[in-house]
Amino acid sequence: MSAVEDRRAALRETLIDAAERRVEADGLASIRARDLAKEAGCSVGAIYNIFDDLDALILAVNLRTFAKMGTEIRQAMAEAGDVPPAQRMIVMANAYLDYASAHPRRWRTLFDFKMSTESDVPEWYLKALGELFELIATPLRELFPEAEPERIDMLTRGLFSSVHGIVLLGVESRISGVPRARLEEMIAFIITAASDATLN
Amino acid sequence: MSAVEDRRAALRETLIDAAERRVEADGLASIRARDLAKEAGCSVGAIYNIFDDLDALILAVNLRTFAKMGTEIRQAMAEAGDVPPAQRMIVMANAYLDYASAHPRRWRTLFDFKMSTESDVPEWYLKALGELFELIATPLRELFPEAEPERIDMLTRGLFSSVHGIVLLGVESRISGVPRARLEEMIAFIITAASDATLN
DNA sequence: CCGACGATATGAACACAGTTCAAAGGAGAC
DNA sequence: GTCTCCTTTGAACTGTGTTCATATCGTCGG
Repeated sequence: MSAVEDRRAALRETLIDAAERRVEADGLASIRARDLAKEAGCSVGAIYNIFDDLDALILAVNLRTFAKMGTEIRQAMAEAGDVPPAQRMIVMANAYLDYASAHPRRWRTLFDFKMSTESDVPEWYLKALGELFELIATPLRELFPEAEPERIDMLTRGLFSSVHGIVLLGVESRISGVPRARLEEMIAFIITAASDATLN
Repeated sequence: MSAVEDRRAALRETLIDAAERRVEADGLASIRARDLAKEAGCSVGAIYNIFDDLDALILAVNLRTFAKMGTEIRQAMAEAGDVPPAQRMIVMANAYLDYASAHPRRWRTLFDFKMSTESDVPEWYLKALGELFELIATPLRELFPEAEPERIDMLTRGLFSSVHGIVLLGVESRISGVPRARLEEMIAFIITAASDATLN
């Protein structure tokens, strides 16, 4: 733990903080090496001493976003207390919607970010997504105790994707004006419909 | 219809053709003014005589994509013949999935394109989306003849968003390996569940 | 304390985008 | 033929991310 490492670790945090603020305020496009360096009080080159490139920095911001979103979702579920599985999924989905509409630019950045070479999706990204999926799989297993794991996985991804799609539509087109209540209705409808379905 | 106008119209087509080929082959990022000019056999400046900026050109490509996708979806529905409404929606959704997986980069470009100033979403964009929605609303009205228009609208957007989300997940993560059959299963499940649901 | 050397940080310079605009080119009128 | 006005051109400008020769710093032997 040399002084050098400390300094670098501190700068690393400072840079992520600055990038986070910028993403929150103005979105991914406002991340510029020179501005970031100025805001963090370092040289442009310093950024590249710490991160391979700006994408790596954005990935770091996204990691934080994932963590915060996960925390909020878990908290919402905890607050909801002991409710039936379908209801629990609705609470989760609404928490997801809440996060996305409270931090639209941050949330967009999660997905805007181009997985440049499609092969090298960082494994922590998949891990974070996996944890999110597990939150959905649990109530699904309660709802469909007979279903084999593959089936549960399919349902999990399908429901996540569906809710994600609805949130996407909602966040994109704040202007096109789908009111918040409608989005919650859609979510509740889809989840309820899925929960009430009989597996073939 | 002067010679100038003819020339410009021809170049316009040539440019959109070139951009289309590039999007199809390498995605949005491969649209570069200089390359495009070379491919179309014109100067860089000429592009700006015809389009306000490259975004306008990409929008023109997207318009074509919308049209082609619409055609394929309608065709799939025509081929399916006279089937019950839920089945019709499944055919439609699968045609959507087909298009997206056959032309992933083109399809991505539809959504990657940043509506720069979020207010000025071109009205034809909304119109094209509206037509797509109408295709969904029709079977929904058959399924739920009692539902008021607002309700139908909500269901339409919700289902479209859900299917879109599933397709998005599928196309994004060709690598993460959700097999095609699974995606079709998810789609069928969601649509069937929604169709069988009772509106509160 | 000094000096020297390897590690580290710096920011000017580079590569490469989109976009502009002064200048060249060309079509038509007389 | 030449004058005028519109069109077209591509070098130049702006603004990115990224690099790398150079300067600076920290450490340690003398």
